[in-house]
Amino acid sequence: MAPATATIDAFTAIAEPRRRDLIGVLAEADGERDVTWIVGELGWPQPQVSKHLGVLRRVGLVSVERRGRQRMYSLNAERLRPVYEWVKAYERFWDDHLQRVKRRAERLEQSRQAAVDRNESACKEREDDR
Amino acid sequence: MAPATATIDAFTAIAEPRRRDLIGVLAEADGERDVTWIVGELGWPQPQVSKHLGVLRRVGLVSVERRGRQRMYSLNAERLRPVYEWVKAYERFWDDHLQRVKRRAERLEQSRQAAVDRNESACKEREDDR
DNA sequence: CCAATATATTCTGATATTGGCATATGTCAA
DNA sequence: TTGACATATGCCAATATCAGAATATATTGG
Repeated sequence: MAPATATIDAFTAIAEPRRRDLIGVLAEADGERDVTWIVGELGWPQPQVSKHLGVLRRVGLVSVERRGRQRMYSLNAERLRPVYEWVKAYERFWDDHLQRVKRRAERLEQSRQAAVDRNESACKEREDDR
Repeated sequence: MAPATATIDAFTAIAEPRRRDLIGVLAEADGERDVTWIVGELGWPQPQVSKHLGVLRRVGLVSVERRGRQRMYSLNAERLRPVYEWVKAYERFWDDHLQRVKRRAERLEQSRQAAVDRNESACKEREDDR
């Protein structure tokens, strides 16, 4: 069978390095830019730029507006949010601050558990007393 | 021509939803797990699991250790960091807090510029005095 | 050594993706 | 209207990807 995705979501859209470049220049531009400007900025063949812009448009990462014979593209970076949220869930694996927090939480949990254990053995002793 | 990527980096590895699932169960497990356990957890055919694990291993997102006739896989989530860093650069596009910070910075910059302008006109007046 | 278990690899068919080139479409300006 | 400009689209060839089924490889226990 074939790849089931068909470039439908942001994850597949940003998998392509050139599309990340494209997003990058649009973010720097911080506004609308026409295709010719992007072509000049990146130095790629115009059809390639149009095609990658098409993919980004299909997943909602950019929007277009006709202006005369030009098409003004602008970034919809909010569409990157699902990617951000997904990967953020793994932040704790490298973020030192979070690791310290986690370790402290674990220590707390340990002492809590120890307290519970002490309590349990106390109960057990009382049980034994009966 | 062909796709230039060839599943070399984390971006392409996580583009596939099933591989994100795989990463998810390994993260929950928080340690080493053998293939059979993963197969049971996800309910996919074993070869498919092995193949996706192979991709993740090639990009360094998981590591393997042989243990008897089993292979223990564990997550190397730090390899997600480049993805995190890349997408984090766009956080300001949806994070309300950051947007407020940005707007405040812009206001400050405006008043600073206004002050400079006032100073410049003052200098100009002095110049005119001569 | 043999059988069972655990996992990887190979092969195949269907589909997707990308870049390059040529060309179509749409819009303005003289 | 005609021509120049801006952009999209269509087609092609090469390659990549994925799932599925079959099979190979390695390890352990008897």
